[in-house]
Amino acid sequence: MPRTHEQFELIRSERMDAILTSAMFLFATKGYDSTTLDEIAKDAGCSHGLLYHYFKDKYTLYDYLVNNVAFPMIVKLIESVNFAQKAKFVLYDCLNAILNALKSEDDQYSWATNLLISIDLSIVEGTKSIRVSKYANKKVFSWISSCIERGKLEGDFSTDKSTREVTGAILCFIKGLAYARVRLGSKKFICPKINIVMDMVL
Amino acid sequence: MPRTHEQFELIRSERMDAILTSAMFLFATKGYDSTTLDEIAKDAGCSHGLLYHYFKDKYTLYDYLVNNVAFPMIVKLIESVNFAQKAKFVLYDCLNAILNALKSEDDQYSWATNLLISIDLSIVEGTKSIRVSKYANKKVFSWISSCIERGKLEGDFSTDKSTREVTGAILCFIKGLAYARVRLGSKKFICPKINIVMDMVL
Amino acid sequence: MPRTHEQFELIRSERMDAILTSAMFLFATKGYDSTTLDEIAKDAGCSHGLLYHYFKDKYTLYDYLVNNVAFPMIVKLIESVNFAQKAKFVLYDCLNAILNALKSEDDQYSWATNLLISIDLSIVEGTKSIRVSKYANKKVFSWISSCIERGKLEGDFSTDKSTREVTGAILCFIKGLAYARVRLGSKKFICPKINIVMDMVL
Amino acid sequence: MPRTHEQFELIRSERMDAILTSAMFLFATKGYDSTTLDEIAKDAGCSHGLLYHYFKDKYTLYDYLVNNVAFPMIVKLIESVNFAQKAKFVLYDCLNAILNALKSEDDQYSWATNLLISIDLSIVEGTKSIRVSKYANKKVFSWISSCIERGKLEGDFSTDKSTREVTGAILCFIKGLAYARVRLGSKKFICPKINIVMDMVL
DNA sequence: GATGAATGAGAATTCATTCAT
DNA sequence: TATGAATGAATTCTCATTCAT
Repeated sequence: MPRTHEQFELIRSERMDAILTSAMFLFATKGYDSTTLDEIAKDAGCSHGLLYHYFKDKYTLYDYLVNNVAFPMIVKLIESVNFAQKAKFVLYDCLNAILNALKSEDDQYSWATNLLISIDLSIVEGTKSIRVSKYANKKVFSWISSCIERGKLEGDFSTDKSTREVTGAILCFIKGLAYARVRLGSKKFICPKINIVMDMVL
Repeated sequence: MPRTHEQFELIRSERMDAILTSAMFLFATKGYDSTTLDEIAKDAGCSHGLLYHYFKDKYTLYDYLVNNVAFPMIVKLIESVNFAQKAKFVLYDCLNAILNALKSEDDQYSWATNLLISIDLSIVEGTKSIRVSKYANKKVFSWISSCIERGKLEGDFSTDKSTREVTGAILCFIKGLAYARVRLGSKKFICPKINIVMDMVL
Repeated sequence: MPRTHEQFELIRSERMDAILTSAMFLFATKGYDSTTLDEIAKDAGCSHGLLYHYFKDKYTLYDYLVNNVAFPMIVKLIESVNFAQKAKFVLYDCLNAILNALKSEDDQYSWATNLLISIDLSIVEGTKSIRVSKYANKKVFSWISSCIERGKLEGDFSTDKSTREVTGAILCFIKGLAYARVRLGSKKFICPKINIVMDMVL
Repeated sequence: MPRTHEQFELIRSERMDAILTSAMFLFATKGYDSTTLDEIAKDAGCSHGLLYHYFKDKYTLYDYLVNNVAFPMIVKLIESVNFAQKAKFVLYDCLNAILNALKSEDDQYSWATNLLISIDLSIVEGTKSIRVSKYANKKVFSWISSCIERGKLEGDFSTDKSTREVTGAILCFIKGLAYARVRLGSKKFICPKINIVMDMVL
């Protein structure tokens, strides 16, 4: 399993690793409110008390996962793409990286994608739950929009459709995929070929 | 003298409507666990006690929404489509109906779509939450798959891509859209043109 | 069924009769706290709202049953006994009346006995429930003690055992019987012969 | 460093004891429905939250009391009796053990007896409350019947009265006694001499 | 008289969090 | 670091009671 060990620079022990893995899985699968610390602790094989040694509270654990695990993990996926090439290749490479990550046996990528997407979606300010605004700058997918725009200028992408529209469509598509991957697991999940997405823009 | 049967019916149906509307909005927006009955009651303008007058418990209310509101609402959308015509027209009409519903100012369609999709996705067997299996037969979107298959035979759809793959892609797309619509509201939501989806298959 | 219609002098309608019958059965069988007004209403075939036409509140209904139904019913049982005869005959006749009432098909006697006994037993002053002290003077069985005392003087009852002891024993016996009768119903209930009790004192 | 296993065990058993003692007293005195968990917690000197640390819910606590405290306690009382001797001595010894337990200053025996009897009597299938059937096999007092039967064969017990009748009478007697003991407390309770009961059968 | 919609106080239950060891 | 006992605020749920018709 190609874990991005570098992201876990702050991990102090295997216990911490286990906690983060369990927490990310559960938060991504069930959502914040539906996940209890006891569940995480049980899944991680430790007592719930220990969670409080590593993290101030439930929310801090969640926050840590978003900022220090999920976000870097997705950023890293795209990092290696050569953004200097033509937009259509950038888009292709980025999507390819994401689809490959979702296709891989390592569930972590789908959890991470899902976690970041949940932030966008799950929450209206309310009694329970988390304020989204905090994560407004965690736009993992902000490159899509600029990429589409450039692709049009370069004459590769259709100008029939507005940039916002196409960007939205691609995002929706990725969101849907990430959920399906989390829900179905790597075995049952059938990842669409990249040209299904590329066809939207070309 | 007690009210007449009709009077009671009227009161019941008005209250039920208010409760169901509030509940669907909140469940769709925040999820099952993150929505409290007090919130629903407050939003519906009644006491939490009244919720228990109409529904046995929180889950029964949720269940009722899924089976008697959301499911019929989506089914109704597609009902008017002429399924006798060629598959590509069926797909077009169905998608059109859904996209139009999401585009419309009436939030109910996005809530319903979202609620049905949530069942598929966000809820996993666990301590809290609801068992998904119960709703396995609520395949609102099962027509997609057969439609794709037929479209291929009719020579209108590309045979490059497997039916499952394309079906999955369309579903992911709709899922993503519904989430975006719920999250952004009718004003900010930009609905992609239908040919973005049709391009996937043609 | 030989109802003691005279006791129900205050009964204003068949509805009231039905309510009292249902309430007495349920209170006697399940106890005050475990019986809900909805249960009583359902059993009596009316709405719970109607209960409030006849009685101020739950407790008032209970109180009415104790004072105006159960107590008179038991008193009436013993009323016909000739208290001028020798104590051993008084005791025999009284016990006989009670045992016969419990043996009869009419459940009302066992309910009444049970209700009165519950007052003695069920309650310690507390959050829920009723204060017993109120019913301290409802000593349906106070004749037992004086009867025993007299029987000793008349030379018919054994003086080996203290009056209090024997009285207590008989009371315990009746209590146990009433519970058994309520629990088992008239079909399964086997009522001990009266001489089993008489043997205690002779 | 966490406490040792033994330390935890000690804490657990002390707390459990306190909770069980309070719960048995309250359940036996006031009944299941009339006893609140806050009362039990307060009486046991802990928070209601702790009750849920030790027991899944209110009913589980009740169930534990019946099966693991009350039942063994009464069984133990009779255990030491020599069942090889003649039936009349067995009956005498058993009744003696029970009466002595009820007479003793230790309230626990009366609570236990009362709790077991409550199961037989006060609780009927219904909306609230507990199903009795579950405890049908907890026949603490089943020895009585066989003992009577044998006593008749041995020529010590009167054959005038049917076994079922006598058994029922003794049971009723014990039931009544247990209630009286719980209600009156050890100071006011006057326990009848054993020969009052023995006279029933000899 | 009669109904059942509606309320809210109170009881049951969950779970994040603290803390002694 | 590690455990699990302990707490109490927040939530779900129950049910006596009120009230318009």
